[in-house]
Amino acid sequence: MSTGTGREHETLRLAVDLVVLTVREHALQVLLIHRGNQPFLGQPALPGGFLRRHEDLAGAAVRELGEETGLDGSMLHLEQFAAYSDPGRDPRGRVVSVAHLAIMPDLPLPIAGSDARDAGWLPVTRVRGTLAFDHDRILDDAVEHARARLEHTTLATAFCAAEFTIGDLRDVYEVVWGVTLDPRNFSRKVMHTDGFVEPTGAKRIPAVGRPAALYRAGAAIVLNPPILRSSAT
Amino acid sequence: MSTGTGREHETLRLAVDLVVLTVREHALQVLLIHRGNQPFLGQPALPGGFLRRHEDLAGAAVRELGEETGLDGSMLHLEQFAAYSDPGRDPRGRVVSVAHLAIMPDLPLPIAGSDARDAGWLPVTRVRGTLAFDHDRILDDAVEHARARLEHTTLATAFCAAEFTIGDLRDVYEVVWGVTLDPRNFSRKVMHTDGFVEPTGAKRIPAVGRPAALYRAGAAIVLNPPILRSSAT
DNA sequence: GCAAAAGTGTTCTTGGTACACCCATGG
DNA sequence: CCATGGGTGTACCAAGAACACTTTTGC
Repeated sequence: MSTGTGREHETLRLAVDLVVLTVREHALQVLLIHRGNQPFLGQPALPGGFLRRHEDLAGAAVRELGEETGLDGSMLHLEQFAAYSDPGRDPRGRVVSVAHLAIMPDLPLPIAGSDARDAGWLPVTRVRGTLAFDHDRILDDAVEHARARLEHTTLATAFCAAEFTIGDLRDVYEVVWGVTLDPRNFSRKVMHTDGFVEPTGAKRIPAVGRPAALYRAGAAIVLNPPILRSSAT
Repeated sequence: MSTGTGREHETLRLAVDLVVLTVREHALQVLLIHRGNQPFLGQPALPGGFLRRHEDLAGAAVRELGEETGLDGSMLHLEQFAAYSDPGRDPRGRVVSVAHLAIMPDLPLPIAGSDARDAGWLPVTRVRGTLAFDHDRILDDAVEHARARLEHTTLATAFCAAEFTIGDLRDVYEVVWGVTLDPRNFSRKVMHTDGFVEPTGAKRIPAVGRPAALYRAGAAIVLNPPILRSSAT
């Protein structure tokens, strides 16, 4: 961190890109905008934008999410997972982007800001190969990152509403991993992991079937023991 | 990635910082330089520097490593693990840094370049709290990242020379995790994991004791099954 | 009572741990 | 033949997988 060479780097701009994931209609879906400018006019792209002078990366991510989609980013799970720095990745000039993974429960999109009109959810399996810039690659990396995180952290609760059933949580694992899990063994695994979920005492009565106990996210962040993907049936 | 606001971001500079780790003298050691300029003059710091116009992050990391320490970065394991963007992290102005973890075998430092004179290895346990900028935090994050990587990837082989014994590999785990492992169970775990190591056929004759078979790194990158830290005695 | 989903108990299997034991070398 | 570290066999134990079975509701 000593030898900067003046004009060598002044034209570089730093961006954040957001991969906002949720589970909707039993599918893993990603929040995309449609580009209103060249390049890639009209193509779907990840929300994102440039870092401002007094902002850190997380701040920029939350701000851009609000501006482009109308979502309140202060409540969602947000973590950076990679930086993309290929000099040719943006035809407008040199842009390095720090990509962030954001996880949300399935909430209606508040069609608020002007930019937000073109924001919407799409299943990740349907958008592969269609995104602007290098966003296909970023999306792939994000999904793999999320899959790995489910094994070792309580990230799955970030996909759920404030109160959820063990079945809801299992759906998250099944949809994100693309597997089916044994409901009975999954139940026990979750409830025997300290701090993963805590009971609220309430129950949810479904249209048909036995009511399920409701839980909220526990205090734990890392799962010990982990819930490994090889546990799949 | 749409709303840049002109002068809002022109003064931002993008840096790479390197946390180069090795196992030396049965301790986890980090490669540090001594700063030759203000701020933090004379204090130890991580090697690093600013991204240039036609360079990607990995390229900048390798170049800076060569300039500041004389090491050939083309051979070592290199991966980015976090970006640091606190607006106040560098007193000289706005600098966002993408931190990289680099892993090397225990090789002599080629005291080559002019800047390299002050580069040297220090045990990570001895430098906590002494580094310039936010490099203490970056070092902590890097070490934790490396510890986690040992569980799930073949990163440990990057700490070893081209040919190594199972005992060498076990030393890496013991030193990085700060535990002791059962040599016999460790042996089996490594050799039953496809692609972790492959035998060279040669043996290393120690000063005393039975000769150990030599291995080189295998083709695998992810460990299946993982070698979990809870496996410690 | 029947369908559907939640949740429990139990067996089987697998992978980890501990450790007795044998192997190969130099002194 | 002893010290030292490399490596195998095996008994034990805990966690996961598979699955029969019970519970709780709406219709």
